[in-house]
Amino acid sequence: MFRLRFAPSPTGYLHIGSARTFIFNWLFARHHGGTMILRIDDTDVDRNTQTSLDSIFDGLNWLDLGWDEFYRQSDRLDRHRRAAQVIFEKGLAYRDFTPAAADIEDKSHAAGPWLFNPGMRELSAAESDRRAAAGEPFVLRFRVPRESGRSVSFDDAVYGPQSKSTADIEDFALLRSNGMPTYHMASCADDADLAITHIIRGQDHVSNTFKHVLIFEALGAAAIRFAHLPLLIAPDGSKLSKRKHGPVVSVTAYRDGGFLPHTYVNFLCLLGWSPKDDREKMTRQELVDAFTLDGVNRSNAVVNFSDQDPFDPKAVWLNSEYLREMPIDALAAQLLPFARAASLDASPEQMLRVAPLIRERIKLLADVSTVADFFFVKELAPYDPAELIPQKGDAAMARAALLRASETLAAAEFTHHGLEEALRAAAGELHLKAGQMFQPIRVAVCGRKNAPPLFETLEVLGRETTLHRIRQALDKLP
RNA sequence: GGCGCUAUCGUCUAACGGUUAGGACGGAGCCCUCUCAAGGCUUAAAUACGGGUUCGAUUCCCGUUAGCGCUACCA
Repeated sequence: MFRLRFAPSPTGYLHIGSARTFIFNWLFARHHGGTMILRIDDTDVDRNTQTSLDSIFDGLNWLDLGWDEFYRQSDRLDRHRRAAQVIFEKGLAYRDFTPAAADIEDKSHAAGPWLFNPGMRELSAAESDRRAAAGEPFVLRFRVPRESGRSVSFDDAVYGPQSKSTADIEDFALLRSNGMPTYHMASCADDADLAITHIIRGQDHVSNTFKHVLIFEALGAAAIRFAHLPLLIAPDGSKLSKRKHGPVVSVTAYRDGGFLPHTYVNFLCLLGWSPKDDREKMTRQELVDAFTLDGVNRSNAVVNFSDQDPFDPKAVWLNSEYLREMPIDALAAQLLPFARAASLDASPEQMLRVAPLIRERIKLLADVSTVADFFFVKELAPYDPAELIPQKGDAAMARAALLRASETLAAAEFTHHGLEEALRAAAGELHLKAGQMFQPIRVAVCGRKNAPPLFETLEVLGRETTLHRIRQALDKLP
């Protein structure tokens, strides 16, 4: 039985790359009928915040994939310390009494790599015990077996065989001087304890993995399979950061921008993975069925956003595809909060009638505010009266069309068929082309040239509003 | 600096060593049409560079270049 985990640390918002890591873990677990575990890696007490914990849950809940088991590392600190103690007792770790402030200088910009602090590895057990007993603070470091000249290796499910000489691995910390476990210690102790079988995480962890293999060995843990994922990067090749690239790097920005959760999941799957058969738009079940680690790519993928377009065009396209196949009542329900957020006074009943008219004209749920606003406002925003003038026409033509429309619409049956018949006949009598007749009416009732088809629009708007707006338009005309 | 990873259209990607290097998004054009969309059709656009290996390299090897990651008592 496979056991997967996603282990974010609550030190920031839920990043788009983390979301993809979660999704790939989830997909892999579901594909194999395994267990998905959510573990909050909150060992860095100074940097943890409730806000970021909330952001993680907000994001994950929105994705709507769920998980099977939940843990928090802060509840398991004693286990981590016990594991560190086991390693220490085996002689595979040692106390380093070097003050924290000192190493910063030594390590940065050094000619070669920093491997360990001088004099600490070879401290005798008696001396080490004496200083510890005297209350001198220390860091517990892993004693990387460098003397044997061996190397550490593992077989990555994505990148293939990986190996690193122990001569290039520093004596990393297991326990901080305040007694708190480090990420390496806590993560490995929990992975072993929770019987994780596969660790799927970002490629930025490959060099950590050598250290982790060492810890698992020291712990006598069962073998764990590793799979590293290519990173998600910005169009300029740099890594995605909120400071540099804005809110688009966080999952909630997509939610707030009006993406459907599944769009986001589907889109993220396409970054760094492919089913190899040209399919792109896939249902959740299709993704579960198709997902394999073999399909994971090795090179970093660009999330293609820009200042003009905060969202990747492919994600936007996918969203419009999913929007278009949604049942109207579901779509209307999703649209409602976005309309209200834009302070449009929309009732569920109205939205139900408007939704079919805008379904093929919106790409994001939030577009409702710019595409359907005129259905919900009492008074139209001011518009340029020149818009009322049809192609190859003049103000007089617009006036004639609107005047005639008023008369016609006062009597016409307000159904698609009735409206079309009446207005086309009116156009014929005025010797106007259909477009020349319809444009002034469209602008009069919508306040702009580009809008949903006229008859359906009038039908939803109703006779009263339609006539009122046409009267207003006539007043605007010179 | 050290260690490691990566390199196919603008972007995401496909291609047992043999293809006119395929698909998608986005772009351009045409058609449809009451506007806008949607839809249909067409089109431009890529194997980073240099060496090998091979009858034959996008594919395998080496080098160069570029990008990225790691190099904490962060995760």
